[in-house]
Amino acid sequence: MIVTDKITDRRELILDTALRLFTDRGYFNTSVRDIQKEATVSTGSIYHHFENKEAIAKALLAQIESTMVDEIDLIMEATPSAHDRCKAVLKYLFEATENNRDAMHYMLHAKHNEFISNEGPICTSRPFSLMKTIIVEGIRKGEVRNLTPEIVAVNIFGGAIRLICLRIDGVVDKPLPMYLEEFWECTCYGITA
Amino acid sequence: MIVTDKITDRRELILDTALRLFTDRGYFNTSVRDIQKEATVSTGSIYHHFENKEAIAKALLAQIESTMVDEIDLIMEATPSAHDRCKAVLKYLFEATENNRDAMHYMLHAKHNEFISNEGPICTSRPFSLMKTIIVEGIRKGEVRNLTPEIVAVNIFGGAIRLICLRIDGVVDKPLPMYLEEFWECTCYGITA
DNA sequence: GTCTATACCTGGATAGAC
DNA sequence: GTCTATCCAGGTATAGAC
Repeated sequence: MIVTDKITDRRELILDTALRLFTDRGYFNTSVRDIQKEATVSTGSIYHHFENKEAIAKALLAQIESTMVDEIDLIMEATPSAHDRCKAVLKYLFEATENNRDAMHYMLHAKHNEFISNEGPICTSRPFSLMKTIIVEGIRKGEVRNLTPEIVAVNIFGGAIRLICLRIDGVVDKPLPMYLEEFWECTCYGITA
Repeated sequence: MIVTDKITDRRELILDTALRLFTDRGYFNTSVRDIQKEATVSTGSIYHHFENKEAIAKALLAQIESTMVDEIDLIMEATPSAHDRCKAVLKYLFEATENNRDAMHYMLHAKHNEFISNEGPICTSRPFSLMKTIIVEGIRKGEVRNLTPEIVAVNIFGGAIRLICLRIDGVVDKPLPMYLEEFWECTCYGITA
């Protein structure tokens, strides 16, 4: 997501620095001037490419959300069983946390509706509805226990998202993929000894 | 928390309205003027009771954190087994979400370190370390599976916190205590059919 | 302790040259 | 498309009367 091996145009550069600053200090603690200085671009240039500050935030969200959806779609095509799908999604999320920390931070650990108007909470976004779909199908096919899908989903992915947030906040110090097996074991078979 | 059957003094009134506005619109979308108008107090009065806007946020956090710690302490005194303790804590959290939604919102669903300086992420706060303690003791006594405590904790409480956030965001429409049994079942014995 | 008035500054956004 | 200079609103915070 936001591949920046070589920043081609100004637009990319602006998005890239904005993402860095938004995740680092938060949206409201980042002024347009900050972005301007950090990216060594002019104010005019920023406002040429984006209508306003909020539009930058919106563009970032759309970009990241889209790559997440693509990734999960790939997993769903390649994998039929609900269990394998869930585990593969977790694997992807954990790896992305290490490889694209800022993007994951922005996607999972920011309150977009506080700065993007008409934006619902993340859980209503497309990647999340895909995750719920996996669960619903899993229950229908008898692979997953027949409980309220939302509860099951929150048990699997909610816990994972919290773990990702802990990692982003620097509370967990080992790379998340190292915990994948253990986490998955715990989710599938519970915590009871 | 923040018992406001009858608002005695101005200080309480300010805190109470600030909490409402902070959770409703977010800290940065709430100006001191907003608090002043909404509480029908004067700016001078606010700055008499609090050093600055941040101090209001700090006071709120301390107050809510303190009542949560008291509540969990009570549970730990009354309940010996790790399982019962966890379930009781979940019950408390779910009920508090319904009865003190704003307080829970502020505690669990806000990024304090973006507006309170020198404040770590919530997970480093006292209520959360108590939760981890419950798990660690449970593992030691053989009641909980012998896995990394953080992973187990995030599986139980992380999922619960996400569920609380979903409820706060209006995505879950039934009161959380209704899901307690199901959630707990799912956590203890896993999601595998 | 509470009020009103106001100072001061930073933030978002625009204008217009190049 | 990019720059510099600038405008203006709204934010936090203070001063000083009552």
